[in-house]
Amino acid sequence: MSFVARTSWQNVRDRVHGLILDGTYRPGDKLPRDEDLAAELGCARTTLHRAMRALADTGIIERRRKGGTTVRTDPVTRATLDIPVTRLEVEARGFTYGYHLLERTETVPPALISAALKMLKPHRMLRVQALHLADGRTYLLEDRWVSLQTVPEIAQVDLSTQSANEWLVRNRPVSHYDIRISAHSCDVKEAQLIGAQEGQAVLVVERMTWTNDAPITHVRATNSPGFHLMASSRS
Amino acid sequence: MSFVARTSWQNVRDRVHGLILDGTYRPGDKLPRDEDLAAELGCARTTLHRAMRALADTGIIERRRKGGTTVRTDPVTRATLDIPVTRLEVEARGFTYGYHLLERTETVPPALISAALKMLKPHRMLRVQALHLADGRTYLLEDRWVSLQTVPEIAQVDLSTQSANEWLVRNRPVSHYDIRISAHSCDVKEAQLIGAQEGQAVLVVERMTWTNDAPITHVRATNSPGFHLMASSRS
DNA sequence: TTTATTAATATGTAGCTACATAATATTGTC
DNA sequence: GACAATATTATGTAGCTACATATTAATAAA
Repeated sequence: MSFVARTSWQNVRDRVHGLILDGTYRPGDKLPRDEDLAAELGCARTTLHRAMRALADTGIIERRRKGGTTVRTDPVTRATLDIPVTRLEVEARGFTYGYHLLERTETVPPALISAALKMLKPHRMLRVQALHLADGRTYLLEDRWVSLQTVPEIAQVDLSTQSANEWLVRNRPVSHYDIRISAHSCDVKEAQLIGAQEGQAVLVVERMTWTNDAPITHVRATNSPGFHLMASSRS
Repeated sequence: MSFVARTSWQNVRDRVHGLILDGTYRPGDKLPRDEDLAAELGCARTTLHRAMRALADTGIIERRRKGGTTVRTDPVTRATLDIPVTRLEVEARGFTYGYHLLERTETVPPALISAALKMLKPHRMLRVQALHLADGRTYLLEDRWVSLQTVPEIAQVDLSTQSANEWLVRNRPVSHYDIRISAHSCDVKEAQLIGAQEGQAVLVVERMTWTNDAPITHVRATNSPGFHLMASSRS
């Protein structure tokens, strides 16, 4: 914003953003058409287009063919959330990563799981419950369901030493996913596992992944108390 | 992914993504250089570049000048989180929106707030505590601090009928922001305000906004029980 | 006045050339 | 062999032309 970007299109983007920030163009206002604005700012329409698309992506402006470009009146706070692989996250914080398998079963999942994965008809899945450790202390409790129909090979994988996620990311790349973030009061068992008090609030992150509409996995990650997620505006 | 995109660059993006999904290129593998891959897929380098940049943005591949393009081995789950203005969110769910001011004071904020806003030296701020209602029932408890140095005019605004956010979005566009998501066990007072049991887990979303490094506001939104955030992979 | 058709227009995309930039490879020197 | 200088190379950007597409605006038909 205040600094001068190296490349031209970023420079143009910041200048247009600046015109919005300083009130030259206010929420609801219409911006000049690309060709005119480009001439005004001394760049090609291509370059301005690149800049405008970036601003549209971050939710600052809205562009419509023929309708032109307007400053959004309902600026959604569009943040980018990066959820890394747990092992890397733990190691990045300078801890030694550990993994401990709690239970492994094969059964038909409850309706809540099959519905979340948009499964047409429920089928047998592999359920894996495990702990992720940081310097020996519980970092995260994982409750995972893996589709034995989409990923039959997982049944033969040894999950006592490595997380199912580690195997999945290199063998079943996902095409798309959903994430659900909620708060949860942990019960006696969970409290004991993640080192919390009974009833203490913890952040729960659920993730559903698919490969071409075929369900891969549903993971429910119960974080230890005090854990929080950070997100920020895209540059 | 499985569907055919209308535009060429989206089509190319999906085809390259497909080569990763079907295992032609696996995590850690190097993709052909743009020129060759473009020739192989029958498009211009410009078009392939557009497609590759999209894949790089979503965290699927990694591109480095001279170094080439590689499939990421540590695929971060990069999700887009849209946090709308509360009033619009409530109305979108078909409820009647209501707003109720609880308290309004002017004071120097605690260190936690000024630190979160990266304030060099603490200065007086306007504190506003208010309730957002959906069909008369509490939807969200807001605890906001607004910088009287960056936004002195806010002192004259009537905040008994409209949310401070409504005024801010049209008068002080933000240049960047941070978001913090955590779980919280609500105390007696909070429980009573948002209609929860004491100690019940609720999702807390904190947001810090700036305009050119000058702090605008710090909001702590305590959601009612059961509230959750949804995010998903970028198309 | 209403409705269907047609024209006008702003943004979106495809491909081109040319050059910039950041890394990596190579070469030369000590 | 170690290190600095130089060449090479893959991606990144700027600008161009031409055309596509979605919508609005204008016009004609009912």
